[in-house]
Amino acid sequence: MNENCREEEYLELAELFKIFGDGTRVRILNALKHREMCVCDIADEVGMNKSAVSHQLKSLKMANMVKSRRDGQNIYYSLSDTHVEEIINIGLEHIREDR
Amino acid sequence: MNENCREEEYLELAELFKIFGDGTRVRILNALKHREMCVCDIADEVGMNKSAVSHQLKSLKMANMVKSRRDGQNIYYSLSDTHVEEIINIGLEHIREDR
DNA sequence: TGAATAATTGAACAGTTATTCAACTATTCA
DNA sequence: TGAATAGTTGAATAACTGTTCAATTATTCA
Repeated sequence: MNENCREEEYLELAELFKIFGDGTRVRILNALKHREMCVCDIADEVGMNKSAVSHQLKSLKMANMVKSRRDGQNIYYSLSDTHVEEIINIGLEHIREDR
Repeated sequence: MNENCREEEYLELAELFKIFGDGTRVRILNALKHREMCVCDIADEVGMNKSAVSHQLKSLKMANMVKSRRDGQNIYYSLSDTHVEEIINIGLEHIREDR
């Protein structure tokens, strides 16, 4: 897994990382590491209104990073695969090392 | 390495990933995977002028992702640690899996 | 010294993006 | 049915970001 990107993958890769490049989204993803959560709970945890969170969840879903299921009035979000956690954890290693 | 972020780390983490969230920067990092390169060569490889590349290298350096050494008129850049490659490679796995 | 090459810098512009607000849809339950 | 709760949507705004251009610094070498 040490090869170069194919030419058309650069932009895709950048699009992927762009998603992680926002404090609100990182906090949402981090909150979802341990349990699925509905929009209200996420909004409480990250301290933003439901609309802002919903917009960001839409980005995260289009990027295949979260999945959702409806249960009555609530829509529960969770991480869609393990890469999301891996990427965040390696990022944490990187910034913690530079101290 | 499965813990949550400490509160003040969210923004740092987002700042880190923001760096990867640009096609030009990803291409630069990818080019540097295999060898150190001077600004001119990088500019040729990514098809941009030296100024644009220099601006991006500055961001990459401030984010501790590349290091540089001068040799005469040339300044050679290389990756500063292995996390950079790891992050890119996991990103590639993620996007290749979704096909 | 002075011309040539390599790289950096700062300002300006255009394009992108996150948040807010108000309006809307969907579901529950009395 | 209708009120209440949960979530989404689109438009508008403000802030941010990448690239270009022109000017500048640093180094080499004749």
